[in-house]
Amino acid sequence: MADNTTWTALASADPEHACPISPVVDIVFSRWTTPILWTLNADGRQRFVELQRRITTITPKVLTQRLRQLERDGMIVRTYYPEVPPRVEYEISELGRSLAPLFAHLAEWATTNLDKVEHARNDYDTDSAQ
Amino acid sequence: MADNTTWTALASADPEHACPISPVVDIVFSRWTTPILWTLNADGRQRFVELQRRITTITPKVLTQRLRQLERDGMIVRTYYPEVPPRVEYEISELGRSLAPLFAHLAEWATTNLDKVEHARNDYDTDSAQ
DNA sequence: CAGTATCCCGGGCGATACTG
DNA sequence: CAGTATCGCCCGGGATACTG
Repeated sequence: MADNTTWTALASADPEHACPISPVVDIVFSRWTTPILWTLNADGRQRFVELQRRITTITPKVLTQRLRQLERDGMIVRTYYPEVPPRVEYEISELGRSLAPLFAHLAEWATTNLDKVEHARNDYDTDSAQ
Repeated sequence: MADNTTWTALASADPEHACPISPVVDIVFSRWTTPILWTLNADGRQRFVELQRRITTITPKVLTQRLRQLERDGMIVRTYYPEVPPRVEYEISELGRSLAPLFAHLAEWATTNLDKVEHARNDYDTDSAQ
């Protein structure tokens, strides 16, 4: 971490993954993380229930788990207000916001290539079916 | 897909995910796919065993599963040579190669921010420990 | 070589119920 | 409101052994 070796060198130094982006993938693209980060970035600071309402299919337990993980990784900031009833607000951190261009890049790739994937799937399925 | 509504509009149109990049994530960042795509892109066309040797911890069963999935999604091309012994070669497709800038972007984010994540984790762990 | 065929297991995730 | 607490299941993934 202290040396400036190239990424290819690091990749070969980690034969287990053979892929320098694997660590990032684990952090950013584990389950439910992209919806959470996306909403917090797009819709701003929100409370627990608001997140639940936007990401409709997530259960409170799993939402808590993912929020804790994202907080630990420094991607989001949790603020607790000791009121009655208690209030908690989540907002994206600067580090989390630094992913925005990457997400935009991803969204752009999706617009131009998602239908190609769909097409490839249809081809594959019809070909192997006959 | 035919309209040009903004991404935020599309996001709200899919409340289940509330995240327009979720489909891409499922395709590109499911388990083992980034090492496979990375190697095929960086080291070129390869045979089954070569992939196995580079991605040391993957089992043949799972490697087959992921290769089939990537082939179906049009990300890689499988070529079978009916020789004795049989030979199969995998190479990245044009669609798969279109991810290269994205992966580079990801690698760049990693170089500048991975240590911040590490730092945040240390802070979180020490703070919640005391 | 390039895969299948089984068996099996852990844990991530979901569903439900409950608390300060 | 903002979560915990429990239970249980499914299935993706690993280990191992075998085939054309």
